[in-house]
Amino acid sequence: MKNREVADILRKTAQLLDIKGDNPYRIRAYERASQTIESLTKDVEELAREGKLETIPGIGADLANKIREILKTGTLSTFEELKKEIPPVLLTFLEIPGLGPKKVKVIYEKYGITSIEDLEKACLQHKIAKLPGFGFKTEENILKGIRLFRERTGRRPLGEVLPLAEEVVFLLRNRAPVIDIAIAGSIRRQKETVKDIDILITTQQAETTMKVVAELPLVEEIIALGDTKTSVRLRSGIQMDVRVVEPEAWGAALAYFTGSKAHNIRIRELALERGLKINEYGVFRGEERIAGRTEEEVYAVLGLPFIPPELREDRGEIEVALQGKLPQLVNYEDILGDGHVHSKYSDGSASLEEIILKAEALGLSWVAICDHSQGLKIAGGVPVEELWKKKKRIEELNNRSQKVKLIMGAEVDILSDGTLDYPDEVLKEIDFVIAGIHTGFQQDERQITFRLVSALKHPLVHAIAHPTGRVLGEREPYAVNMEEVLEAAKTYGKALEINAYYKRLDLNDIYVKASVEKGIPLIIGTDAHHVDQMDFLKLGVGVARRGWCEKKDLLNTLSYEKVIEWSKKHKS
DNA sequence: GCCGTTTTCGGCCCGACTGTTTTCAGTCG
Repeated sequence: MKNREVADILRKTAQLLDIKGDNPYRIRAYERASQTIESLTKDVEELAREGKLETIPGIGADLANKIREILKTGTLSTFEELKKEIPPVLLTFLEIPGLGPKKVKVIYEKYGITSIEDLEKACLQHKIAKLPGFGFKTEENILKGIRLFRERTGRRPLGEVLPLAEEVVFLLRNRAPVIDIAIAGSIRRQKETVKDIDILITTQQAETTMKVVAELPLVEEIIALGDTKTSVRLRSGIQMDVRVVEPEAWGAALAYFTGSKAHNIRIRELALERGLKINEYGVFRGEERIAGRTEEEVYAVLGLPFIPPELREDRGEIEVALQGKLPQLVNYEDILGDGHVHSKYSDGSASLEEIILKAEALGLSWVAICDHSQGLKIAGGVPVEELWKKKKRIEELNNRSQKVKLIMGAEVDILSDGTLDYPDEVLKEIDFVIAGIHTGFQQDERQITFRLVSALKHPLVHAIAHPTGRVLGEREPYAVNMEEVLEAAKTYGKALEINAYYKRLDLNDIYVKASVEKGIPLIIGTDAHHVDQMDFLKLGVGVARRGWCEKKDLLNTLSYEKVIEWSKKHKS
């Protein structure tokens, strides 16, 4: 959790410098450092102890000192000084759509406004329109931005937005004269949460296409309407940007609009070093376009292999690609099983038969049925007698079913003292024991970590479910030292779950990457409580790919027989 | 503030759209 805190202070420092009007490149240095620290798979504190801070790209002597200061004192004197000059509440102004650092600065300096309420009042009194560079239109936009800011729920889970984006693509394919159309942006990168929907189109009739976009039934409001770019807000509140380019620029534009911004910046710097220029229309040597039709082409002229969208975060993928050592990411087609599904035996809605049918439809060959353990009454925890019935039923079905086998599993609660919710003689009879924390979220870091490590140490446990306990937009992760948890998983040869339920995605991409680096086995489980939720498997694969997972890193890519073999080996 | 098979100083990604402007700054992605 330390990395996040350091990154936070660096980011806020950058934003304050931005409002102050400092050197833009200095600001960028802070921003980049913040992003880099946030996506480190190692503890920044450990790197500091080892004296390796300066080896992190984008961190020189000065920033290394500042990071050491943050680690030592919990804050940064540069940051504290800035806060005296510029009230930190102005940082929230930056979150109002339409307001950037320059306008915020003017508003603060001319009127001393330091709260959203005062800003709203000033707009209503038409004081803002009088400021230089402002006007009535700006004033209206700020008021609208304040309304949006207030009702905004922040970033949304990918699993919520993806179906919307797919519907838009479907509608435009049918209603507009499009040649190519694709979802770009953070959705294409499979980021766990997204801020907006980016759609890229090639067409011979840009104007008509833009008109169709603006008139889609899902559209609530048109934010900007141009020849090649249209921004709208959908009824669900999310913003959607649609761009049109000519077919010759498809690859360049797709790369550009897929991002991430940090990845794009690095790619363009690389192009400059080679005397080339990249924009969304292609790769240029002088006036001549030398690539752009496909993404492969764009990367190739820079001497790079195709970099999968999920890796494009400037987390080392470019350096690795230059060395020709990109990971062979796991594909959805490699997935043979779902590691975590609930049935009617606990709080799931599906029978074992229905789960088999769904698995077959998904092309899976096994499913681990992991119902809650006895103590978790609220979630229909399975008492021991029921468990034996379930085991018998699974055996019967396995004898009958050829294509899909069920694995007798259980999601066993890790109790407050670190012991498990079934006795050992029961656990012995379960082929896949995935242990998880479902109560006592408020305990301190020492106790939560102790509980997880105890479970990993237990000889009858195979894996840890949703290891950090976070629920996107609802619940922060519990206080846990993940370094220790990862070390324990490695030591005892246990697996960690990538819980694919759309609001969990836990482990996240960064911890997945850390696990892969340590050689810890991972298992994707949808945590489905309804057969439809088994579709979330795709989201799990997205997280795995973002965490640099290869086929060998995931237990889901093993055949039923091999999983059972692994399970037996790890129960000793 | 970072960084260097052109550089230890002088560079640092690129363009669309809007609004307030008579030529461009600010915001956004």
